[in-house]
Amino acid sequence: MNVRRATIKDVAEAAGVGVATVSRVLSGGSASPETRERVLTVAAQLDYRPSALGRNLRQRRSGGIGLLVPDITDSFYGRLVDGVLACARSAGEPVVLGTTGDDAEREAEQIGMLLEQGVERVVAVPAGNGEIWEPTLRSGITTVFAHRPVGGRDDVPAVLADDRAGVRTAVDYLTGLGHRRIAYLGGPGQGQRVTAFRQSLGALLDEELIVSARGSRDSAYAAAAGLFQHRPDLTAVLAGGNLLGEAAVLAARELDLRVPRDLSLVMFDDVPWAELCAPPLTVIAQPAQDIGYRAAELVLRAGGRRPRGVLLPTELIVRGSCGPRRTS
Amino acid sequence: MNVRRATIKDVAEAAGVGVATVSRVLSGGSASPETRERVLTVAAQLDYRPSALGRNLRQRRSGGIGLLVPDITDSFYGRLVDGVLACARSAGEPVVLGTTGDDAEREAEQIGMLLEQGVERVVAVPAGNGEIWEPTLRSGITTVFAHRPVGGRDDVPAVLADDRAGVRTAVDYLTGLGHRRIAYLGGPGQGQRVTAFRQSLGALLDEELIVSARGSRDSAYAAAAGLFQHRPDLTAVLAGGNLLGEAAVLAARELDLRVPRDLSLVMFDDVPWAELCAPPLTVIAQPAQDIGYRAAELVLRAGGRRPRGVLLPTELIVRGSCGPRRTS
DNA sequence: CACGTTCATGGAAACGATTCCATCATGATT
DNA sequence: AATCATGATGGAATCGTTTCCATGAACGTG
Repeated sequence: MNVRRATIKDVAEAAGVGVATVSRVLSGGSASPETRERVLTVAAQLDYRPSALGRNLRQRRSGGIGLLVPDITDSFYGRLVDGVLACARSAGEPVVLGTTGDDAEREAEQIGMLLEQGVERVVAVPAGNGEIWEPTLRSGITTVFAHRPVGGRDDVPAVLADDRAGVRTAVDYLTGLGHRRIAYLGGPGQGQRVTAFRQSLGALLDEELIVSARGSRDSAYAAAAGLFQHRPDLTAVLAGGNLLGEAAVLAARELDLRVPRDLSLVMFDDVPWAELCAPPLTVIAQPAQDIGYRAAELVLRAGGRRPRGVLLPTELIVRGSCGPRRTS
Repeated sequence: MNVRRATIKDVAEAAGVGVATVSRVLSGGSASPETRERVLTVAAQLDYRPSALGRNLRQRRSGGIGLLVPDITDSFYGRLVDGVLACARSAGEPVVLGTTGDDAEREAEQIGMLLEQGVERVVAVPAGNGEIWEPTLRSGITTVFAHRPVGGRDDVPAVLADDRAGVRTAVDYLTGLGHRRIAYLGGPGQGQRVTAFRQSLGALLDEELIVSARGSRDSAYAAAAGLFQHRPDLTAVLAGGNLLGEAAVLAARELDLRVPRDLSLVMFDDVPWAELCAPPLTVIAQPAQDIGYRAAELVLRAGGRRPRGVLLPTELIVRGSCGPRRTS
């Protein structure tokens, strides 16, 4: 029933060579043409596949790449993960996935597990701050941040969407429609966006219109409903993610705010259902999959050299959730 | 910069005992109380964490669990993966994720990689058929199928939603509304559902109204649009997944079919946006996360014993996408 | 012809854990 | 008092690979 896999020793014996030679042939070292051919033939016959276990132990690292995202249920992270998987697959590397729930403690726990596994390359959407990442980074793990930077760690490469430009575009679009009271409905780790929001609004800024939810759907809904009830004078909302956007639509509907007549809505992240929504949602599209792919690329190609980060463009896609300010 | 982690040998020396004792203490073997305490103290001081690399090699297996899904971008699989991760986390096991794109060849490739990694436990949403899984299963890998069974492999436990009941409920609901020409818009690997669909419809069955798409969005849209154009006489559709449902809504909209006036729509899988859609979609909810969690549980608790599969209930959630048959 | 260089090759030592087995002390039983 | 069972303990083997190093052959050059 349980057949033992062939080991390098089996191949060596069958080919009449030493194990060292087999290893060299298989990893592209020098060997005479005839030896090489014989080894390859035998290896194919025995259906030999080198065990990652032995290799990993010897080189004290597991080839795989670790991937940490807040919530795999969120479509954005789903696409990001997909990008990482695509790149890893083309490199033949396994991916170990963990979720952090945007919780620093849980993140640390996951990192601990990855370390235990000997994972030396990590792509992460960071939840914790610079101090929390400090020990990880100095433990020799090659890290690339995706989607968010970690404050104060400019030495770690990050693959980001151009949030600043995205926010500015959205805000300009809304102000262009005549809106003056514009709210930002944010999630965890969106410091960049909030800053950009403040700058873009300039004199129109109203700190009370900047609210922040935790990662969950419930929290997002509570934040949106609270905002709308507390400040019925606002006429436009920028939702910082598809969960927040979903919550905004739901809360608006619940409070009988019609979109876009009573409330204009722009959502960060283009998701398939944005088009199905009534009305279809105007969004700032982010290349989630690319972010993942590029991050994986960076973490794999990092040959000692410290690569610079990457900034990917966003795009405002106008659909039907924004209208001119109601002048009633 | 790059600090070497403490090994079991370091702990042994620092505690003045042999490595065997350290290993025993840490894995719950017998040891005298004072020795135990000393070892634990020293281990804590050195921040020792056993390397999974060494352990894996010794026991010729990597503890982790392999997870194979068709498409991590699909919300259903996202939730399923989340369930597996939740269970794995509580067991302290890492999860290696791979996507198959519902392609048997790619699935085989991924399995090969898992095998190479020494993964001995796999949760999979299978793409290939019984023959393809044959070598994997006999190679000693503990496998649990999720979401779909593999035809002819009743010996492998599977965690499934009760598709049969779900289909029957939906069909009964639609026929109860007066519909007679009901189509099934299916995806890959939905043999069970199609069979149930045929049985539930009985005399109303029209084979031409059963169409099948491949996994992609494009393919789903093409199938839906083709179906609606080819058979304008149909009055209701059962979409076998959220991608298919999305495609059906889009295609209906494109062809100016109003839901539910011209076309009633029931979708498999309850997704957050089903409520946001216009009209809100009537769905058959599946416990995606539970499926993942239970599957992971089975694959972890499988102590030689071959556990039976699990069938989880579905639920028809009536929203606004179904109406009485138009009698114009 | 002697010598040095280059190359293919195999033996053996890691890597870090688990686990078999032998050893030794202790206490109980005859 | 002699023997035996029990339990704690450490040495050493083992897992499968990579890689260092020594060996020996082949070859070109002085």
